[in-house]
Amino acid sequence: MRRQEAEALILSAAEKVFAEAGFGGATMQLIADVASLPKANLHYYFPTKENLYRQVVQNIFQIWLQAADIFDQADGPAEGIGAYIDAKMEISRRHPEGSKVWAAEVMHGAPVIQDYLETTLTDWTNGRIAVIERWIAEGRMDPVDPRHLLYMLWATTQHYADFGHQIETLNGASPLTDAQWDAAKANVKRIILNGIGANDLS
Amino acid sequence: MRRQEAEALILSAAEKVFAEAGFGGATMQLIADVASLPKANLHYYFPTKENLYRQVVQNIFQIWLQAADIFDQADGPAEGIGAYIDAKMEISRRHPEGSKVWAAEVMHGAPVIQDYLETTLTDWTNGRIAVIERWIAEGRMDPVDPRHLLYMLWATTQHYADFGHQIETLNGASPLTDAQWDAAKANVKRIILNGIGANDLS
DNA sequence: GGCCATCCTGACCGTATGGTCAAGTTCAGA
DNA sequence: TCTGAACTTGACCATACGGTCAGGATGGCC
Repeated sequence: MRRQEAEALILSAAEKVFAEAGFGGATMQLIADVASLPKANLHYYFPTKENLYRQVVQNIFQIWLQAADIFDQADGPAEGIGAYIDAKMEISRRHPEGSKVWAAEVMHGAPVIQDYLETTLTDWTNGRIAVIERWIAEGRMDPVDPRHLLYMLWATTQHYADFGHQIETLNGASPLTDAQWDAAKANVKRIILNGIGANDLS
Repeated sequence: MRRQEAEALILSAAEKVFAEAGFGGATMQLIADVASLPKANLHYYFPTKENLYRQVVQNIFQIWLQAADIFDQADGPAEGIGAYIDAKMEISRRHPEGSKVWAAEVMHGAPVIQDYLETTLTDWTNGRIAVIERWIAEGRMDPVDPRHLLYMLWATTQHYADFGHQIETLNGASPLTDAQWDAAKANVKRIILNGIGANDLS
């Protein structure tokens, strides 16, 4: 197997196991089983458990950041924030494991990616705040606190991944259907866009 | 030491350690150190680590449910949902560890409290949905999907506890001040209540 | 075929962890 | 003061875990 394939296979298995069991609860043996590889083989590609974990988290952060591009390409709050919500909801749907690993990492004080929070995430956040403040100054949305608006966007969209099990249970133990996902997206967009006075009409 | 005091002391230490390290990452030795008790003493009151964890999670669920009472005592959406947001934000502020333990438990598939999700939480949710549907029928708020509205309330309020570390980092590595907490509450209430057409005016 | 770098893996090791236990200590009540 | 139930704890044990390693397999290239 080529190095690239092997690493991708291991990273995928690791993401799943870390999401389900947490860093402490995950074992290299279990990750190896999920990847159908001997445990020693994992240590050939990733020297330590922590190193493997670090790469999983970094991969997630990249996906996370990509969704941000949409924000900038829009020329107004209804379009920009609406598209951002769509993108993040789609990530919650397609990469729930990654979202969970990220959530657990942050919940435990971000021991591994604290530097990302302080640099990349801080810069990204400040950039978006500037955009939102411009929209507010232009009278295209209500004067809400941009920072708390961003927190609300993150919280609401990631909730569908991080608390997916709870939502599924409350949905009669069935995963959300396509229609239900659409309804979720529509409701989130409707309430938030309406809540900040950024309807398509404005 | 009386049984009650000892158990409360251990539960408090356990909540802290489980929140910071997760179930797998927490060790009985560390919990014992935080509680300033010998490890063997923990096993006198709580036979196993899993048993101790279970009780921690159950305690959190109780606090969680208490905040729900406010919902019912209100006679309209602006008052009811507003008070519920206040109550849950206050819980995020006062019991962030508990919120984190709960989040981790659900994220990992609720291995310990699945039965609570299926019984108590399902009943509670259905009850609140009925209330919201009545408000909608009475024209006191927009016809949003009550289920997704509840998810949004949970997500937004609990985010301030679960992702408190991220928020603190983005706040210049400082905990939110009293004024900032008030601003957070006000923003959440404003956007959501406005978003569902439940202003005080209506 | 011969060579070499890369890849693979069963067997092994030191350590840390959850849990046990037997020998104490404390203290309320008779 | 005596008794016994509740509580405390240092020492100990079996297990499971992360990580190592030496020897072997593979495959591209001359």
